[in-house]
Amino acid sequence: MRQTKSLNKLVKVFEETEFAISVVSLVKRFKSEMSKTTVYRILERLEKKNVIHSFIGKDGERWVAKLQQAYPSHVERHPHFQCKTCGNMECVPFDFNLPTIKGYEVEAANLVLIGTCEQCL
Amino acid sequence: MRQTKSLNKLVKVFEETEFAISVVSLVKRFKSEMSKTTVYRILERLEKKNVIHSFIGKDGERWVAKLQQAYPSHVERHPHFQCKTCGNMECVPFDFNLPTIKGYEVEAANLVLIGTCEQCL
DNA sequence: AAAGTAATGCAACTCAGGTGCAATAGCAAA
DNA sequence: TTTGCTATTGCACCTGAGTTGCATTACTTT
Repeated sequence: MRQTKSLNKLVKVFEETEFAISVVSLVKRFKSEMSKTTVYRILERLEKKNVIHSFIGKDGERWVAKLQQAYPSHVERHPHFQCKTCGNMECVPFDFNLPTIKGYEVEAANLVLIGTCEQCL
Repeated sequence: MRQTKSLNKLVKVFEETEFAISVVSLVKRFKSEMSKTTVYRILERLEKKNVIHSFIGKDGERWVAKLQQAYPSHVERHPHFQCKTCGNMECVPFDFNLPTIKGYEVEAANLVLIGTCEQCL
């Protein structure tokens, strides 16, 4: 993966926050610095390299966030929590207590919780 | 809510299956019988009247399924399970074991599990 | 410094979903 | 049954996220 200016700008964003970020907001934020095509393609590369992971919000919007190796199950099935008040989307650093369904095999998950966060309560 | 032919056709679909159905597939299925605008608007009405509920799949697509009063928590936060092999999307009739996060208040959820179902294993 | 090729920008496209408006058809009252 | 009200529909058009092809640019390696 080549070390381009656009790549570094995006990587820096993920280094500076624990929150997930909506892809649309990234495109807007860097509108004057790179094309939306570039944003989408860089995110694709970063996800393939396991630098970030992505998931779908409650209205079908895509979100991205850095991968935190601290949590072993971070890759495939940890939930995300979005606060209705402040809009922040957090990775929930808990292993998910999936009801094991007899005979079913769960491989991945897209789990979004909506509510009010600690700060906003 | 007026008893129109289009409405009855869609209601019948939900009466005849326990599975969730993607909105796109409904639009395709009734292409020759009603306009997509009508499909979207009827689904909107049915959801408002609590005849069906909707949620977002792993790729951001909208799905709809009938509400089953049998399960008390059916409305807001039961999970859905999509089989990678047959493509069927099922409502998981279990109460969800959400990790209660101290200080956080969960109001709703969009929970999609992906894997292999009983039939396809 | 040169060359190979990964990455970018741009324009054009796809596809889900929504909107405004005129035409149609349930439904209720007469 | 007929009339009138208005909910519902169809159509054309729009919006916005995401993708693609291709020519150009700029990393990286030798």
